[in-house]
Amino acid sequence: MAPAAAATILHADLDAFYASVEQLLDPSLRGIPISVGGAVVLAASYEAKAHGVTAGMPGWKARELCPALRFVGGHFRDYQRLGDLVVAVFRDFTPLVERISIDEAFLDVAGARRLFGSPAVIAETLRRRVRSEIGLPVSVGVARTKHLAKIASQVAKPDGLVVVEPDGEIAFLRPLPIRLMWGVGPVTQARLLSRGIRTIGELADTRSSVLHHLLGRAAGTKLGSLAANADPRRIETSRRASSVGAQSALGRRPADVDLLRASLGFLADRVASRLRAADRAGRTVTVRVRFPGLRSVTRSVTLPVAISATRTLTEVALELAATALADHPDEQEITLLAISVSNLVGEPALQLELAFDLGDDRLRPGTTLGASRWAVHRSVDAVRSRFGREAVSYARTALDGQGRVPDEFRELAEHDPG
DNA sequence: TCTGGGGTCCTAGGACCC
DNA sequence: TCTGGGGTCCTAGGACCC
Repeated sequence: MAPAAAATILHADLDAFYASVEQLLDPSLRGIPISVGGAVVLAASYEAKAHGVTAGMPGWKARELCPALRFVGGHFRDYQRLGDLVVAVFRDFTPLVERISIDEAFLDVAGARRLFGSPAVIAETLRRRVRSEIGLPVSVGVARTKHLAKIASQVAKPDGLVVVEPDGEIAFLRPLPIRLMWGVGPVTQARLLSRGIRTIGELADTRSSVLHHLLGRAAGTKLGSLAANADPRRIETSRRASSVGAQSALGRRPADVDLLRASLGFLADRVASRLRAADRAGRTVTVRVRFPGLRSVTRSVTLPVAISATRTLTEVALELAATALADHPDEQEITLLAISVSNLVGEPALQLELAFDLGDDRLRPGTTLGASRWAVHRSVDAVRSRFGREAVSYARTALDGQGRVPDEFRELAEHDPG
């Protein structure tokens, strides 16, 4: 049934990216187990992975598994710089590059074959160039669809190339563990395992009614069709974010007003300035509060108009956080605060926000306080872009001993590939 | 001694409209 | 005059991705 298309989609994935960069920058780190990040492992070198250390693991657990583990500080600006250099190499082969994170991209090289050779040849050339010109190992999967290419690059790791020809797809997929599929995380994996489903082949053989019952309608349908090897997604060279957010882990702190004001002010400032920089604004504000034990709750509100002003966002966020805390009177401490703005509109209709203000606890149209606020924020943004973020800081947002995470890391995580 | 910061998508129930 | 179906939006929570 599937149209006889050629395998022209590449998925390129830099191996243990942050750790590889550290080993590139400091030769004394090569060949030894290292972790980037201390409290949480952001990336582990392959020498560390051999001991079972994985990204996302708490630092103390990683040390337990690998006592010789070296913890190294992150050179976040270098990650961004080198990641950009790698993508520039990709663009030498085709403009059809979809960057999905700092260290990962899809390419469609269908139109590049006459110039550069078969997709397999292109993949080898690309790997060689990234290695020789930048110094980093990259694994590549080549296949007819994005899903297959992504799985192929996982199989290729570390530092390898796997090509899946169209007539070999089923044989390639069937024996692989379900965990390699896009969308199968720990929970889904456990649910499927409980039914004895271990491989993609076994998943493909499972009746769709069983999958719906096990995973819900959409997830069941999606996984079923992926396992059956149907994936219509195309390369998207640009995509606009549909939400903008920021969060801060706090350790265990009493949930008092000062902490809320300082933290939410800081977060609202980050979110709102990013919105304004992108000429966007959003109607829905969501606040997440996390309590000890990783229990978290969210409260959200959809406003009649889209906002992008720091003060307005701060006040809405404070209201929402207060609601969340009021609903959980037994919780004395919080461990994280987050703000997210969604329901975004492009070119924000500024006049609307100008005619809009937050009263004591109720939204009320009719005042123009927003106008001066907006003007203030605009000039603050301008000063910062010229002199750097530290040049101006909102009185309320000067955090005491907080904001542990460097701004460079936050910016890296935004992964806005221009 | 339960961990970072940035996202996407889905579900389920309820409100509301036609 | 308590009965139908469909659609959209909103809210809270959860799984998953890098």
